[in-house]
Amino acid sequence: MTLAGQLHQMGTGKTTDAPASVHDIYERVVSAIIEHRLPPGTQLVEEKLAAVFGVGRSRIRTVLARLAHEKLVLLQRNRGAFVASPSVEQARHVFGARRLIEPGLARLIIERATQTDIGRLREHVAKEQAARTANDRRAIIRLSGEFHVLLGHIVGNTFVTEMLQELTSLTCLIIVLYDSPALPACPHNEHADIVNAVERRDGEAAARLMLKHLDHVESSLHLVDQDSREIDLEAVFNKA
Amino acid sequence: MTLAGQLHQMGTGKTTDAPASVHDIYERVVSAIIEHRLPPGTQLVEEKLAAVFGVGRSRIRTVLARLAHEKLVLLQRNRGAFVASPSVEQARHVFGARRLIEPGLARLIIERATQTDIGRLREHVAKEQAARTANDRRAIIRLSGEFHVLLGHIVGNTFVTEMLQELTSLTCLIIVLYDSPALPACPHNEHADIVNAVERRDGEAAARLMLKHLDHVESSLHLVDQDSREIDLEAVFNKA
DNA sequence: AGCTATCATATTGTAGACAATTTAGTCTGC
DNA sequence: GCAGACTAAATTGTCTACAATATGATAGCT
Repeated sequence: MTLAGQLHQMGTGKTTDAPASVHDIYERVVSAIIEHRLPPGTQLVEEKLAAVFGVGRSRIRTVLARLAHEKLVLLQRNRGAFVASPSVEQARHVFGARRLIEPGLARLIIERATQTDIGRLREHVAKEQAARTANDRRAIIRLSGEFHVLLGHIVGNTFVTEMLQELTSLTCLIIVLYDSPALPACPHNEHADIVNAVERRDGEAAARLMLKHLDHVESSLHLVDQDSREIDLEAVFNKA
Repeated sequence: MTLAGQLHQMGTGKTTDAPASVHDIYERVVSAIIEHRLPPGTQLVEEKLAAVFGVGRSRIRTVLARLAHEKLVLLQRNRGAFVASPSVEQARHVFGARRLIEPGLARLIIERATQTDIGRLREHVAKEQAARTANDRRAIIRLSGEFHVLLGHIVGNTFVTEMLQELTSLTCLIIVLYDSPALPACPHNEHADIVNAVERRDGEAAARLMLKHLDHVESSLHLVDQDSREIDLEAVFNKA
């Protein structure tokens, strides 16, 4: 498939010929990566992207730099930009970081969540359920991540929310790379359980359920070095 | 003082006329901000920085973009880059995020820290003590931050370490902005207490001490809207 | 064949030129 | 004196051309 095809979003049929803004380009590349229309490892050549979006290389460059800082792309000096392909180690680090943050977040949320917030959470969980019955794998993965970001929003801490944004995006990549083909990402709706605990204002339960949820997602993955990018050639061929 | 003066680092008397690399420029600007030779709110004009470092604007641009992503500088579209001047709200968010991460980190570290690691921690604490007796305020603030980053390194999780890097850098700015002039940042050596708990392999104590430490630092600040950048004019003059 | 050196190609890194934008200052008419 | 429009200066946003670099191909030598 062409790069243009991979990046094309339905419904954005802009008829104006104003060049795409940095923000738009960023959004479109991100969703292409998250929904893995651009699979891990894909090289993103600046000039080609520039042609696709009808802009110069400089705009593409700022987008790629930003993506690199969020670890969604890997920038190799003088070599180019590649869609990130998290190693097993990185994957474990992502879950490690999430375990550090999210149970505490769930505990915090009990104090902050208004009834409106809880309504929004329920709404989101319903969307997830719909995607699950429709068996729309892409939507399931995306919505699963967004649930956690939504929790961040409710707590209202910018930094935490941005960290979660980053960590959940990477989790999407990780799931794509390491999911054991058997079962989909979040088999039962553990998110609903968490929302229930929040509504009961049971902070400890929410934290516990969150931790269980993260452990569950991680353990449902097949986290062994296989086709992961950056195979450690040393380890493979050195007897030492 | 001139911009060149603010950015000049003693001891880096490079005699080669090779232009500064992006990395070097980044490092030098960061330390200038952290040690507040570039105080919060300072505008960083691309062309002037380019002249100081003897490079074109593009390199400066990538550095500024990176700093903006780490929230050490604020990038205002079509207006320019300014050294970050965290609002009270942002300051509270920083501490909120740290409270979420670091107690858990302290608990984790009990499992990972080797005797070598603990030695390194002690060494660091000693440096802090030295800076404190020498009354070297800049060094105290910098080393205080580095202690927490060091904990991240020991746990060995890249993401967590980078988050801490970002959060502690911002904390340096916050301390500069909001420190009540009375007492220095970390009055007693709470870091040493934490190291002791780690050595005793008492995870709960380490976590508890870390939380106490963070609360202590935050409460020693004078976190009320005063001269914080971005004064909310609406709130000031609108009766509503 | 196998190895090395050289060259060709593709791609990024950087600088500089120009356009777009913001800001502040100035002028004019009232 | 003051509101508004216009102008001028400073600064960023973007594009494009060129240099530097990495990678793969080719040719020649042993």
